[in-house]
Amino acid sequence: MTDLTETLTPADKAQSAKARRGKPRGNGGARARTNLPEAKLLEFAELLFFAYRDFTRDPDAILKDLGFGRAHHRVLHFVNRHSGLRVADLLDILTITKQSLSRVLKQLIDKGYIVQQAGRSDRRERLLFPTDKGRVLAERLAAPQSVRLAEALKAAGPGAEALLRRFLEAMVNAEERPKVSSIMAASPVPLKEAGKGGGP
Amino acid sequence: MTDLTETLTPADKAQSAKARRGKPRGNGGARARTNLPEAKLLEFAELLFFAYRDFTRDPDAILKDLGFGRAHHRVLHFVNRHSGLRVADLLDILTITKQSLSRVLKQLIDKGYIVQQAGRSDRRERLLFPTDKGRVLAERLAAPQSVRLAEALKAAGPGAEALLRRFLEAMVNAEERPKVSSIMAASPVPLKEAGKGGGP
DNA sequence: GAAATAAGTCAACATGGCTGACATAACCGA
DNA sequence: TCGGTTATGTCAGCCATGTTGACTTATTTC
Repeated sequence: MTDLTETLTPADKAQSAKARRGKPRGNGGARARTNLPEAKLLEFAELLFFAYRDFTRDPDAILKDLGFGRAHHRVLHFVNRHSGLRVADLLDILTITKQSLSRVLKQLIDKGYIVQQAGRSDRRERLLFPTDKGRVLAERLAAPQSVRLAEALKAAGPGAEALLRRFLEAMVNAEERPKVSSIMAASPVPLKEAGKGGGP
Repeated sequence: MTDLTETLTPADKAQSAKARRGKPRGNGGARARTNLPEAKLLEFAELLFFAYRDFTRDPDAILKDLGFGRAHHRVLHFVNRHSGLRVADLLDILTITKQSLSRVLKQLIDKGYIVQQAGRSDRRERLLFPTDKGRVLAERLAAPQSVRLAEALKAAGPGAEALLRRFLEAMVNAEERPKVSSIMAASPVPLKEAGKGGGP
């Protein structure tokens, strides 16, 4: 290891040694007009990080054994839950490029987890459906997450469902909310109408 | 584009065309002993995905201009909020390898956002502190997330804070909870005692 | 029939994970 | 004091998954 003292200029040392105690340091004027102090909000940010970190752990472990990654999970999840959606819908949901999607989607198709079908009304569209094999995997990946969610909702106490739903919906970008609502509301049937008409 | 019909075997077609309607298809015995149906739990999983997707958007955009990524944000956030933590603490929090951390940490140090300091009691340790520049950036990245959280908590309604805290804490792996608690409880001072003594 | 749209593809590149092997400095117990 | 353990750093290479840009094909739409 290199001599540590060489990496620290006196100025740096002084800077880091001092000042890191006092200073409630204002929130840059960016705090919403609520009474929640910045520190408390940052705690929620941290908790959200930890929660999401562990939320993805169980499925990640399963996926690893199959040579898949989290990207495959996301695709398979949405195809399974909203079967018949179009490639464009998926791109919109995941907010990635089609080149990025195509890699994982192709693998899922090649290995028999997803099939495509030309749209009836518009035959340029490729509607995506899970195979039985795909459904089985999707459910296997979802199972530990469902358990975790169920237990956390229970731990949160009465009213957790409705409140959490409002919270999570409000966390989504305002412009995206109608889209998200229409996705979530969609029965397991092509999202086409919702996807096309739902936009601003 | 290749002829789509070639990619669909008759068996696949039949498989995907049928069966995707009925079948409430049991949850593989994995549902927790609650009354929440699987479908509702999966909606929360989706909402969590959308919420987290957008939660990271604003800082990601800022980071991009600086040539940094989300990994840098995570490191800077925890160093800023828990200044004086050790490299080992950071590895534990982020659940990544030290080789992976070292890349982003080195960049943050080189560009003057973070400084290191040898531990007083144990001089092998490298305690991490934000510089003033680092604090400024950390706050700039945190600001939009704080706004988002504050608004979402408000939208969730009364009692949101306590309930959400319980929910998020329960989402964390049980074995990790003491560690997370001690991290969150720690004042902006080395986590050493908490990190060492907090384990099982 | 021409333009627009949905999807796919090729190529190259960046980020941030990973493994394995090894080096250095400091601590600690016998 | 010496030898083992620990904390950190580093080299080298691999992999997953994101990006941009350019181009093709099939189909719809005007």
